[in-house]
Amino acid sequence: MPVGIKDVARVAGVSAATVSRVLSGRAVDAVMQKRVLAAVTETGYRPNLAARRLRSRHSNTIGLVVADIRNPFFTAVSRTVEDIAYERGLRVILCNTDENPAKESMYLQLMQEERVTGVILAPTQSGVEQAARQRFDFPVVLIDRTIPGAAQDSVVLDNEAMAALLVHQLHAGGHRRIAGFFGASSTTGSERSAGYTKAMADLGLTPEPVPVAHGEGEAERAMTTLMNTPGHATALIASNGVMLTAMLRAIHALGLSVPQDVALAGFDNEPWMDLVGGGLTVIEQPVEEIGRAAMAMLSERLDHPDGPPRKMVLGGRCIVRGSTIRSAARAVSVHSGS
Amino acid sequence: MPVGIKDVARVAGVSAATVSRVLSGRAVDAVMQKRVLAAVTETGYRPNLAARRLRSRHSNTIGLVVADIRNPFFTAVSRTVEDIAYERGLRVILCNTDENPAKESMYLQLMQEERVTGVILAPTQSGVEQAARQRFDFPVVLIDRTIPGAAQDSVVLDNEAMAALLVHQLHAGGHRRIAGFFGASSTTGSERSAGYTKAMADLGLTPEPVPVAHGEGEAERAMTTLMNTPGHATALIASNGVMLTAMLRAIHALGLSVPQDVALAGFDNEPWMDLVGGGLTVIEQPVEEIGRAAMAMLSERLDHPDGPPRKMVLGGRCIVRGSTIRSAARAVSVHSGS
DNA sequence: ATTCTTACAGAAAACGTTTTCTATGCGGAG
DNA sequence: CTCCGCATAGAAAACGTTTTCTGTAAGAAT
Repeated sequence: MPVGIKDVARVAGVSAATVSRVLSGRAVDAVMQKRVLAAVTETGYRPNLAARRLRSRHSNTIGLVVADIRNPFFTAVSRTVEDIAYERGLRVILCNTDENPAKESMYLQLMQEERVTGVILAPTQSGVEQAARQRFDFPVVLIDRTIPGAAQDSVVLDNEAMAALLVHQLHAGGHRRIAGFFGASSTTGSERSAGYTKAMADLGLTPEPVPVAHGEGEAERAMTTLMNTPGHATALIASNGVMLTAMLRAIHALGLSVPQDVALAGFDNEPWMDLVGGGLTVIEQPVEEIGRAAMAMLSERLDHPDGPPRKMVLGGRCIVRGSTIRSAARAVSVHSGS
Repeated sequence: MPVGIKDVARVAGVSAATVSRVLSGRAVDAVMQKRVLAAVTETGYRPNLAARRLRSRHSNTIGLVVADIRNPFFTAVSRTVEDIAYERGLRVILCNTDENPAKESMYLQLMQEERVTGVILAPTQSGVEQAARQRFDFPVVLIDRTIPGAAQDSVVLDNEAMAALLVHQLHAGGHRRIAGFFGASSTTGSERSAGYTKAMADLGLTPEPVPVAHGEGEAERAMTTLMNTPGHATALIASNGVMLTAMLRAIHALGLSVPQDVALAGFDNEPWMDLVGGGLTVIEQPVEEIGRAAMAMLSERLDHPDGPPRKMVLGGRCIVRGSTIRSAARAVSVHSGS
């Protein structure tokens, strides 16, 4: 015995339209409002959102499509997005693409079917080309990844600059052979790789970029290969937090340690990263700010659908810790310091 | 110019009903099916899910209500649930309660309005009483937390036994003064506390349970208080992964280290936990299995709404690492040092 | 005082599907 | 050969809201 708006109307002695008006907070006579509200609590009425969406033609739902919610960067951004969304009475549909373009386009079709209000999307490497040119029925804000000339709004990190910062940090720590591991399945990886390469060149050093495919164990494999090469790099840069963790694990698995045997730095900060290897030097992304900005851009785009696409580039914070200090210096400081 | 089922019907030269039948895979003449499918691709038709849900009276949507998606345990379970759900053509609505009963009941009302197919819920301490007795319009499966005699299905860890395992592990490592930090806002915390207390008593030791409120910095605060108490415990147990991380951070902040100054063990395994403090001894929860079981129970409950509530208790894996080993030599050196 | 405007409530249409109902044609049984 | 049943497709109803349309009453302006 589901209770509908007509039941409420009957109990309150008004028309269904009036109940609807009260519930959506439009101007209604005060005494009727009282009666309707009373009838709502009396009947325990809960609106049927499917019906509401069908008739009103807006879903009050946004889509959030990311590579993998288990990546702490996406976890954090998602949480911020969800908080803001629910505050505004919006539902969130979360989807994981696993860097799979087929999944990505499937989910974007789903968004279409849900008639979502808007979508926040972290596109895959191959999906971004398509997405950036495509005209969707809903506004799309790209996060973390975009390409120049994209038709969509975007909010991204200043990847080149941040990668360069890490290079300079390692250089200041006394390192000259610095290898960089970069994800091959996102524009973010490419951009960070480019920033790294340029910074190395500027310092007169030889870049050693290593592209790493997405997938379990890929980073470990690449690491092991590199460390087994005689005369390998003395310092490493990781393209993101997941890769950084994987690389650190590989280093330990090889019986080596940071920073004594090899220096290590990367992107994304996590709560444990100051507890290991003398503390990992990382670029901390403004995750909350990214989520907030994405939601803000989505709102603005809903208000002004026809403005030119906007790109917001945010800076990160470089947290310098012990993992980038050259082993010799580090060993001395340990002996004398603590 | 939105294209509806009627447009498809017109293009295909059939009725809307026939299009609907083709799309839902019911028996239709082969030639008509061809024509409809062609018309669908030609028009680029995408069904309107709101309309479909309204008429068909099922939403193909499940709710997933957890404390905080940033807790890696919930992250992992969520991911599994979402994968299975999307495989079955179900949408997932994710909600974070922050251990706040008000938020929890608000979200459960939302589920009602969405007319969800079912809900997977990790209830708060105060919410579980209400939830366990309440009769929802949809099946509910409790995960991670429940109470005896709950009216809902549930899948939980064998918390008492696992907590006892940690106690025995520390005892075997030579520890006699073992304190336990347990979350005060979930039944899981209470159960693990109970298991800890019983195991301690069985060993003839004095339990020192410390209840910790949910919230930023609570665990650190409790840790600092404890470690500043003269003659404090030599070993610590953490109620969950988030707390374990926080406690480890507090230990480092105090300039102490694991296991030299204090032993540490806890619940939930994370990829970095073998890299710090000689490796943290933890109970690894079968996160994937939990998600899978929750979805399975939900399905079964949909098929048999009136069976008695079922409780599935899963075991965890105790991963013994260096953090629980007592080192007499180090203990002495610490004693003299501080 | 009469008409025009405004404000607000109820009636009815509309949203885009699925489902029920009705009709038609065909095959098999009597 | 006729009738009954069955399968299948179209017509129409239904899902539960919001929105548009219509009517009425009260206040303002002439």
